[in-house]
Amino acid sequence: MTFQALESQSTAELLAEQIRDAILVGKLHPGDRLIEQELSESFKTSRGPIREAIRILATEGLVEHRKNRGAIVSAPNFDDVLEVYAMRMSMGSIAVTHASQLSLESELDLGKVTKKLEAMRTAVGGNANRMISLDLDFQSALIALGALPRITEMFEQTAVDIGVFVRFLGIKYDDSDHKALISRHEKLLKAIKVGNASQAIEIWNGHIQTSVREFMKPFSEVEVNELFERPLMNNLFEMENVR
Amino acid sequence: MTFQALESQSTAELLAEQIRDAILVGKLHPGDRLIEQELSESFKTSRGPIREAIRILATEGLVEHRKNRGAIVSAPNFDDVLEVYAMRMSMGSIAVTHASQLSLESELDLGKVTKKLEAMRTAVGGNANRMISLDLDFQSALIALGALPRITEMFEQTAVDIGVFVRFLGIKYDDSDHKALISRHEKLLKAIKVGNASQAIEIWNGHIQTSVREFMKPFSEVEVNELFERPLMNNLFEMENVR
DNA sequence: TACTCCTAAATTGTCAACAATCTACAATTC
DNA sequence: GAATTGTAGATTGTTGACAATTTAGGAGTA
Repeated sequence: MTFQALESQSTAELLAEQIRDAILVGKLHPGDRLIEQELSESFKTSRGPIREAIRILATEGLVEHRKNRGAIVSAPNFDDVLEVYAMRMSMGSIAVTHASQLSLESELDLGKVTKKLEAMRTAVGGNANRMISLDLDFQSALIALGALPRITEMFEQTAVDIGVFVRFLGIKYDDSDHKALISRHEKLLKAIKVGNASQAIEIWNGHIQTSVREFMKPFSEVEVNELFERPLMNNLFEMENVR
Repeated sequence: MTFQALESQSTAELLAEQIRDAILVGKLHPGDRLIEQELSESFKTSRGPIREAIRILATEGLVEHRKNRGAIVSAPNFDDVLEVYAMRMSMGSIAVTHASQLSLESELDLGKVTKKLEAMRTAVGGNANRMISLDLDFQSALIALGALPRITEMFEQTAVDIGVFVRFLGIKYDDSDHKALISRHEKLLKAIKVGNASQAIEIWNGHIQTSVREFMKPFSEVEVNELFERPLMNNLFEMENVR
């Protein structure tokens, strides 16, 4: 019998998690200052671990750190959204391709992915934000199948970004079709399993495009038209013809 | 008249730079331990800034940090090389496309890029490793034209990775054709300036492929064949047909 | 009023001491 | 001898105090 080594998190990571949640839940707003002394008092720890936690959040882009002037919660904008989706589309293509090719040689570890998908199934009809979060979890697990550490890491990273967008840009994904979403995911997983890379890419890109469309729903026609003016937006939707 | 605020680096950043150089220059080898006490003594500072520096290097992937057990210099492998080049090809395509499209609307800030290219011209015929370094500088500046902060950041990141590969995987780029390299860069810049995105992408992808071929030169035929077995390698060279 | 200079308060940066944890190796057991 | 346990030393994690820097606001000046 072997046990999983249960790598407890460091204090700094724990703190970073709490502060991250505070930002994503809206307790902390863009522009708010993170004052080490204050935080160390409310978390009942010294400033050292707090400093480290702030550095972690800074590398995640969640806060901005200015030398001798402390950190503030940073504010996302639309360009960030488009950049993040462009990256996810493109990096995701690489990852699902690689996963497809790996699947032909060896059995992939699909356990985590199917578990995430199952979680999505049971959440159909429930809270919309929860579904976004589960969807991001699924995508991270899926991309991890590609066994490309940097790209996998980038997905964790941009998932946090999307959390920020959802929070601060009023994204809802409210009336999206959860069942269609899940059946797309099922198809994608199957394509990877049988090693059909080009189909996997097609479904993946389609998923990103649907996500972008969903994210635009809460905005007025004027705002959406403005968004479509941006070069990156064209690229996101032209790419469906690629490969 | 306004001046650029010259954000002096923090002690930790300065230390990170020194340690990073020590790794890239070969004073520190993969597997070597970074002991806070030792480092703080040789740099004549306290352990606080050293700790921060190590965290910085850890997020760069240059060292691996294990809780309560300190950091060790991490070792790169061939899969890392292929992943990094795949990312640079793909993200670079997005960036040069975006730069091309921007160039149609506004004047791009080409100053930095042309300066880097000039530096490469004067270095023709000189030290090969210096040319690699200048080339990476040029590429970073070029990608920065895309004005996509996350992708730009990723390029800085992977440039460090390539430095590690050069150091520890014996890459030389010795007999590469520096003049051809530069003329390719000139064509790429011009394509961006006139807004010819598809040509820019083509040249960019070709450049990455040439880089990968160069990087394989020092290796035996057996090793190269083995490399070509890997899925990612196929993707890197299939991609030239994309778009 | 608009501008500069100055000072105090707030805040981050640095440090050295102490606590917690891990590692290596000797002692012990079977 | 091999496996286990125990212990000392090395190393990281945490803390509170002090130093350096920035910020905000008031006094003085034109």
